[in-house]
Amino acid sequence: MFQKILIAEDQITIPDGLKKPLNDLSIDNIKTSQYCDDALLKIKAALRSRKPFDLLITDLSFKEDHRSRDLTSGEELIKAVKEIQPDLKIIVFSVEHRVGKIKKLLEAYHVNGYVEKGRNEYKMIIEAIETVLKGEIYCSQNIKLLLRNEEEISQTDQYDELLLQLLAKGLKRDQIAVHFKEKDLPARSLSSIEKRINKLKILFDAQTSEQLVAIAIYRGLI
Amino acid sequence: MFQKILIAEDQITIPDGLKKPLNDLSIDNIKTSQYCDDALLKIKAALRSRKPFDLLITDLSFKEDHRSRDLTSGEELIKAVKEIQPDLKIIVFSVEHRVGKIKKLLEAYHVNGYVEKGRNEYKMIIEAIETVLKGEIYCSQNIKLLLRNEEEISQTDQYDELLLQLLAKGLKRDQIAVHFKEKDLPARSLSSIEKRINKLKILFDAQTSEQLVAIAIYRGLI
DNA sequence: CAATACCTTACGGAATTCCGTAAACAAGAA
DNA sequence: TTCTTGTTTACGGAATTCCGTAAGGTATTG
Repeated sequence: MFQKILIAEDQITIPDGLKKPLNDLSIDNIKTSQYCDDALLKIKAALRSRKPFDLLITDLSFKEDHRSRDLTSGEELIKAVKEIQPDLKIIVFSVEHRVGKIKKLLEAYHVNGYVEKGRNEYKMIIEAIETVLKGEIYCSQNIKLLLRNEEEISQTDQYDELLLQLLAKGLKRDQIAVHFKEKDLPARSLSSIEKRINKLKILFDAQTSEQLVAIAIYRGLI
Repeated sequence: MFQKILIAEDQITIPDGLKKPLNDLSIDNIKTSQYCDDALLKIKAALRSRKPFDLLITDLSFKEDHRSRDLTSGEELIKAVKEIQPDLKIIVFSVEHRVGKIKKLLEAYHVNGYVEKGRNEYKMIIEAIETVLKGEIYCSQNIKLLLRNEEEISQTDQYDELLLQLLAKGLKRDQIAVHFKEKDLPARSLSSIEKRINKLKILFDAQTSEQLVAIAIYRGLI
């Protein structure tokens, strides 16, 4: 079983409620942190003193504060952690349900588990810990389903993502073309930009470009 | 002090963590519910048996489930509760930070307090309960600030909201005009619709209608 | 009643977006 | 090389959006 775990979570009720079920798994060395920066510091310190954490459970969103921070989200924390301790197992525990975001966590950051906050969170956290312990990836059933559905649709690459972001930022088609030229990206002509937007509209079944942007936001693509 | 309170919250860790501070306020009769429907039933039952709740603490978002439900969100729960027991004090406890949504809760549904989940949630819940007990409205400091900033901008009425919703749903300008005609709403001509959209773009400093929709979503207006 | 202000609508031209077609180009296969 | 295949770009006309101006309507005020 995991020996030393860190819970990064700004909602104080969460680690409070989590302690009992974790103790039941005979995990006793539980540290908590309400700030991303602080969590990273604790991980660094543990590493230096040769008593590293072997599991990190982290939320994604942390409320802002008077304190100045370097890291502002769980995503940044995960990225930073992977750089200093790549073998640390990470389970994300969040209300995030937008498939695009979760997909990114699993594929780009290689987190070991994703548990959605809600009804069965105790049970799912336990399952997740046991699964990750076996070296497997944990993902709650409904997320798995969503991810499978997403597969078909989401061939949207990083260029499409950028395009959608620029649309949402208020750039006109020709301005997007200029932007693509400046960044030396492929398919940079006005005509190609138009075609791409059109393809995305078909892909996401959007009638107008306004709806396309709305869908992209709701799906967590941008 | 409040005698009998109900916590509606699908994250099981929350009421677990909340019980201790509530007991410190000598609130002992605490019921919990993981479903909106169930919460409403409990409130109805308590009312019938002449032992009504005098405080409801509720989240806004509830995860979906296999169970079929009538009520699916805290907002609907609040609306339903206000109909059967208008004097029940309500404190909303949520991660929602989009001012538009919070504004609506306070102004349209007259909830008695809003506490944002996060760092100081224990303290803020306590403060909220004490404030509401005095018959006042509680709202955390940062939300108050946000609301004040919002005041200047948000003269957007329900028609503007509908218009933005229709834009996000993929209707073209002339289709929106038709829709407004069908619903017998004022300023229903294509020209008026265009003018309204233009005014909204100026109001929200959007360069394109795509950006306008994005801003509306991010602000929680739609 | 007239005068004014305000809201709504109509209209028209410019700008932009939409959408199909075709040319130009690049990469791989025969 | 030549042929195919697929991608990128150019182009042009239709549709839509954008934006200013003016006309019509309604309510308010003096």
